[in-house]
Amino acid sequence: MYEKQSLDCPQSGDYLTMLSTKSPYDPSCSSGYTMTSMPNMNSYGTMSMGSMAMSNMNYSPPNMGGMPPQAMSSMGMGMHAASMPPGMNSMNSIASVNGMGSLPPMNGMSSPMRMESFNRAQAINRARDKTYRRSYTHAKPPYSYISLITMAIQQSPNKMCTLSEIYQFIMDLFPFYRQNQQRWQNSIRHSLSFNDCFVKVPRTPDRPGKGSYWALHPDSGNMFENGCYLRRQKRFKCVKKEMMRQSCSGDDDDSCKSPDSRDGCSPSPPPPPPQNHVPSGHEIPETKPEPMSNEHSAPTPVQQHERHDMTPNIRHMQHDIVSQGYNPAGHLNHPHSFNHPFSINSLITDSAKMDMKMYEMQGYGGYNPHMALPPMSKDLSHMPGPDNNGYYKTYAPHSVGSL
DNA sequence: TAGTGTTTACATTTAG
DNA sequence: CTAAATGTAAACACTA
Repeated sequence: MYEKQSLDCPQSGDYLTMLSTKSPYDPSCSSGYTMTSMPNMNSYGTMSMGSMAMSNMNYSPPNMGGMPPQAMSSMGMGMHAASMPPGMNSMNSIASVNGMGSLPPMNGMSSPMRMESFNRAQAINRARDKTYRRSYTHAKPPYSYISLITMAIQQSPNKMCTLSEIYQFIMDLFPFYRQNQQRWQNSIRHSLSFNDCFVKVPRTPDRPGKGSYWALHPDSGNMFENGCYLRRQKRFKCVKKEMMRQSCSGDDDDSCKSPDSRDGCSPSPPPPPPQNHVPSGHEIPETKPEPMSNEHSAPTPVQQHERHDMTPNIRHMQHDIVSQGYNPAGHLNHPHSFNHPFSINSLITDSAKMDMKMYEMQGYGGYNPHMALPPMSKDLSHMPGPDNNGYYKTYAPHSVGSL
């Protein structure tokens, strides 16, 4: 029993207002919206704008209402709303720049101090938002569930989340998902199970609780290298598992139930030859992917003591995730996850940087979307952008400009 | 018992 | 147009 229309076709606004094409999700909803018809640009569409601004103009006016469409496009507003530009890599920037009324629970957001500034920022944003963006905050984000899950995982210090943390992250970030929870949460669970790019990391006895942790498969780094966070060009598949699935269809063989979750897995390109065995389906032994230069994260129990109970294979798995999946700087090492501005690699890298910056910014007493970035945030030249390398214009034809 | 995880089926949307 | 990716629903099993 769901009110289908209200979920599928939010009348209040649309993220894809800058698109001249159909909404990838709800064409019936978005096709009528154009840049010019929008009273302001405070839909989620500003996400791209805001973050691009952050990475290229050092300033991102949250209210683009007065800005003529031409100006927008000249600034890169032709970009697909679903394409997360480098600055966008910070989940913070999504929430705050767009004034969605809340900031995501970054890095666990567990300390009282953090919560305090979080709430303060929330309150400030809410008050500010009232005036001009109310009607656009509850539109469906243009991100696929896979993207949302990826975001949630990436924003966590340990690069893994429980299911409920993923739920919470999404709801904090996108008000749209505060409703019809049963529906989309089912989809989230389905996505987690169905997609090989997500791996289950069992809890350790010292971290009891319900459900496992979910992490990104180390080789899934280039899932979105086409720049389109809305839809991957190719699903990340563990071919070994795929083969298992095929060969085991209608087969009760136990070996079929323990596919390798790491080896033999590959995104689009052909996979490397299988190497090791690993417990089960999605499951990998709990590991501690190197947190990305993140001083906020306290060492976990897993970090604190060696896991001597691991089999060599399991150890290899953990080594894979930690040192192969992520380099010491916390960046994906995957050969495909080069520094494309829209790659997951970028997402991870810059997200971490931005996380920290945003926290520092919140030290001002809450993030003010109207203020210029603080000095330390201004040097974003390391972030790729249209002005830096022309990426947006020449790359990711599926996501940028061409849509 | 509620939350979590898996799986199947089918619809919709998009890329090639 | 087709295949693939994605979204949704639902049934079922498992577990804290």
